[in-house]
Order: sequence, then structure tokens, then C-alpha cells
Amino acid sequence: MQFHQLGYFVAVARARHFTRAAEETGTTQPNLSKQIRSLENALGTQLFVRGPSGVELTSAGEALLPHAERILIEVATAERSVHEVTSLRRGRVRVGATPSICEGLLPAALTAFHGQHPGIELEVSEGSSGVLTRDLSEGRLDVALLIAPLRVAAPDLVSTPVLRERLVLASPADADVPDQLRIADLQGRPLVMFREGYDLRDVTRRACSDHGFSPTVAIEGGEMGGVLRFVEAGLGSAVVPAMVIPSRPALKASTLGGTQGEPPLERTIAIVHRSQETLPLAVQSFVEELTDHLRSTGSPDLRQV
Amino acid sequence: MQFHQLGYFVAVARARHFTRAAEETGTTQPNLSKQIRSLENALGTQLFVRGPSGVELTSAGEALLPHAERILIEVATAERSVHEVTSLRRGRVRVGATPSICEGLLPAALTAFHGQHPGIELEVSEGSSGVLTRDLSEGRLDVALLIAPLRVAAPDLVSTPVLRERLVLASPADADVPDQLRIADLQGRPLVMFREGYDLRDVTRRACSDHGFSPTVAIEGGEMGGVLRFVEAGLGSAVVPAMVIPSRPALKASTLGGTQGEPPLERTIAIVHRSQETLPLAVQSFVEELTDHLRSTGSPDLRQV
DNA sequence: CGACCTTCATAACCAGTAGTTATGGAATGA
DNA sequence: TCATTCCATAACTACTGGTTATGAAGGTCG
Repeated sequence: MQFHQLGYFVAVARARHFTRAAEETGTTQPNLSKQIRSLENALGTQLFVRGPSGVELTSAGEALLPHAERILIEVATAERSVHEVTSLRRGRVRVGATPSICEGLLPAALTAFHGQHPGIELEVSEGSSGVLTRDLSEGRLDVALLIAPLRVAAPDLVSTPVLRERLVLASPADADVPDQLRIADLQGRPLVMFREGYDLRDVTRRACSDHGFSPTVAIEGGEMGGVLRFVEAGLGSAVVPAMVIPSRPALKASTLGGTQGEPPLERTIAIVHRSQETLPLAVQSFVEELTDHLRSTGSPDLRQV
Repeated sequence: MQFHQLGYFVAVARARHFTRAAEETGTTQPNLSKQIRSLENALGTQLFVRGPSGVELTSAGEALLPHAERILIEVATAERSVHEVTSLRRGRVRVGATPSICEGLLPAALTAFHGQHPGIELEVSEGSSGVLTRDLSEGRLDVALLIAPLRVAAPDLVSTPVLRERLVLASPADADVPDQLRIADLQGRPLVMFREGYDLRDVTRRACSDHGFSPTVAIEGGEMGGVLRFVEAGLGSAVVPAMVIPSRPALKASTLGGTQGEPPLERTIAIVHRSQETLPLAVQSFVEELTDHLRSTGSPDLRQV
């Protein structure tokens, strides 16, 4: 039994007429005769009673007809369904990002993509770069915005740096903190530290140890929101992405580095995903548009790579 | 897109392995590769990500898989459905019969057939030969047990006489009626007549007119049950099939004809159906078994033809 | 009653393809 | 590094979907 034979069968059953059905299905009458006969052989029974004045369905034909129609519909549905996926009308992208990116860059990017491809589900996971990297490798995420370079080895992942983000020292707006600091100026200054897992925690500790001292920890273990609240409350300062400051009037930012030949304190944001061919088209498209979107997002605190 | 390709696709999707799927589906691995590729071309998208350690579904493949499985199931269902019809496991036979046959011969025949083919629905219509003949011609019935010869012309019907049924004069058991009568003896005898449409009405009138007189009508217009009740009540006698008498102890039967060279009054029961090839197999089978059944039903009052 | 028409079946043929065997190339694992 | 595994490719065969041309069987109309 073959699909096209079912199509022919339905056509003949509806037209009750081989010649007309042949025209409607765009084939020739002899072929139709042969194909129907072949179908009848495959099923082991007559489907039509041929008469010179039209044809009639046998009871076997009547039994087959509704099934044949359903099969044809289902085939069309299957094709459309596949086409929807490939044409980005449906699908799912699981996006991971660090907390600060989730609050800063990601929403606008997601909004833009969703506007273009409303049929594609977007699932966001917030986490540290390490966790997200593992999620990517093991297939729980499709793409992530992380801090580069990756700490854990991940040979199957492709990492594309897109932005360099300025880090600043956040302090209470009324605090007596200079607008410009060198890294070394952090020594002895009470700092609010992120909890284990935040990239900013590691970046801060590394910057201090690179300059030969350990940070003075005022309080430890917070999420992004909590840390900023602690700073506002005057418990200390914190090293945070520059872009979180503008929306917090109770905070002031001091640049870190960028003077006297000392490089500014920055971190690199990269788009990371599994290597090529296994990527669903929806993900490929998302990665492309995310890259474009972020590359076109410039500001003094977000330098394109 | 082709049917067998969907089968291959599902096999590969389940095995995640071309070579194994080839074994399971009973083909060779190169063919499987080619067919899947052909399917992918037909759909315009990759379905699998081929890797040396097995294969993975693409998102398009994942979209296709449930549809493909449903289609395969539906095709199997269609085949089984057709096969059920041809193998008499399902179907419907619409049977017509005259009232006396419905009460006499038919029940045992239906019971026998139903025992052999319990999946086949049996629909019984009771009516006069004329009405049933029209119902047959116009497709509302599949087969009927009628009184032959047919009164109305019906070129598309096949009529097979199977039994000759003795007609007798039914009278009250205590009435003074001889056991044997000639047709001519009916003259002047009050008769209970069936309503218009009953074959027995026509048979009775014809028998009388053939002998040059009109019947004396005592009361008119009854169904089989009513007519017999009227006779029991002493309103008159009635010409009825011999086989209705035994179950009515209040009635006695007088033979009609069959003496002195006068032929016995009989009527011929025939199986009638539309001519051959358009007959559903269930009907063909029913006709065959009905014929066998009736042919083997002999009695003094029911002579085989 | 015969000529014509309609309708489906058959014959002969071509092209494309499902399926085969043999082989190659890439990645994995010992 | 070598053997193994696994999928892809090549070359070939057999079949079949599709074509045109023709035939056979029933109707229809003059």
C-alpha cells in the first residue's frame, strides 16, 4: 500500500468515476486503473465495482474510505508540522544567563526575538557560568550568555565573545568614595560579596589577589538584589556591573582601574552554545539574532568586542 | 514522502542507530541511509544528526515522530478494518421478509447465521413482497425472503426459489369443516381477509377468481395475528400458510387442492437480492447460508424446490 | 438495428527508485 | 597505532509509477 494510491482511491471514491478522478488528481486514467488495482491487490479485496456508468464502492471500499481520508489529513499535518519547525513558526529555545545579564541585557533581547518569532517558546534559566556551562554541555540548555573565558573545559561548546562590560564599585550615594579608584584602593575597604557561584565573586577575589591582597569582607552570600540593598544600607561597597547602577539612585559608582596604565576592570560576556550541526533551527536563529542585538548594544560601560 | 520511509524513520528514531534499525526493519543499512535521506529531501530538512556514536533527532525529526507513529498506526488500522469486512468479522445485512416468514422460517435462519458470524449486524424489515422488492431495488435492503414470482418487474434482482409452502384453510377447531377441500369449496364460505399488501390476500383472491368466483369476505384488513384471532373467534376461515397452524391449538387446518388432479394450493418462497458483484461479502455469505439453511428445512408443508 | 460515444482495462514502453553488494571514510576505543 | 564501529557512497538490478496508444463492453441516439 502506498500513499499516492490512497490519494487516488479517495479521488475515485469521491468522483465515482475513474476518468474524472484522473483529471482531478492530475494523472491519467490508465495509471489510475493500475494503481487502484495495485491497491486492491495489496489489500486482497476489490474496492470498487466497475460499471460502464460510473463505479461504486464495495463494502471493503467503504470501510477503507474514512481511514484513507484520515491518513491523508494526518500526512498533510505531519508535513505542515515539520515545516513549521523549520520555518521558525514553532520551537523552543532554552536560554541561560548569569543573574546580572538576566536583569540587564537579556530582557530586551528576548523581547526583540519574541516579537519576530512569537511561536517560539523561550525558557530562561538563571545561574552561574559554571552551572550554565554544564547545563549546556549536557543538553539542558540550548544557548547561554556567560562570562568568558569559561572556567571549566568544554570542548563541545562554541563561545563567541560579544561585549566587554565595565565593572564598578557600587557605594551608597552619600558615601565618601572617590569617583575613580585603582584596584589596590579596594584593600581594606569593606565589601559586600556575592554568594558562591556568582562570577562577580570570583572576579572580585581574583582582582584583589592579582594585586597582592585579600578583600575585606563586610557581609557575604547575597544574590544580586540583596547585595545592592546591603550597599544602599551602608554595610559596604560591592564590585558590580556598571549597568546596574543607573536604575539605583541610592548608589554611586566608582570606576575601577582605567588609569595610569592600569587596565579597567571588565568582564567579557560571551554567547555560548553547542557546536554547530545539532542545533535546532530555532536555536541557530536565536543565536544569530542575539549576537546581532548585543553587538549593536553599545554604551560607555558595554564595549563591543 | 513515502509510506515505507516513515516506517524506516520511526525505526531509526527508536533505535537511534541506522544499522540496528536496518536489521529490525529487515532491510540493509545503505538502503536505510538512502531512504532517510530521500525523506529528508522530500521534507526539505534534516531529520537526524548523524554521529559516529549513534544518531539524534533534530527538532524537525522530533516534530515528525509522533505524526509518523500515528500514521503507521492508522494505516495498520485501515488494513485491519478492510480485512475485517472481507473476513466477515464485521458488516451488516439488511434482511426483508413477509410477515408469515418473519414468524416462521426466518428466526431459526438468523440465529444460525448470527452464531457463525456474530460480528455481522442483522436488520430485519417486515413487509409485503411488493414493498420489499422495491426496497431491494433501491438499496434499502440487501436480501429478502419473498413470495415468488415477483409481481413487479425488477430486472436487477436475482430471485432463487427455495421452498414451496402449503397453504391451508384455517378454521376454528370446533367448526364443521372438512379436512380436505377443493378451491371451489371456498365459494360462499365466509373468509377473513388480510389487509391490502399481504401476499396471502392476493393469493386467495387469485385462487378464487381462477375458479370463477369471488370470495365471500367476512371481515377484512387484518395482520397475520389479527386474522388468526378472528378465525379463532369464529368469524370465518382464512387461507394461511400451513406452518402457522401447529402453534394454534384453537385452529384446525383443511388442505386446499391436492385432490382429484387439482394441484395443491401452494406458494413459492424465494431468496431475492441484487445481482452479483455489488453485493457486500457479508451479504453474499448470508445468502449462501440462508439458501443452505432453507434447502435443508423440509416438512410436509414445506417442500424443497 | 447499427453507428457512435463513453468508460474502464490492457499493452508496451520509459524513467525513476527501492533495494542489493561492495567499499570508503571518520570517529572511538583499546 | 590498529582494530572496530558506523554511516555514506557507488554501482547495479529489478520493479513500478507513469505515459501513450489501443481495445472491449455498455449505453445512446438517429
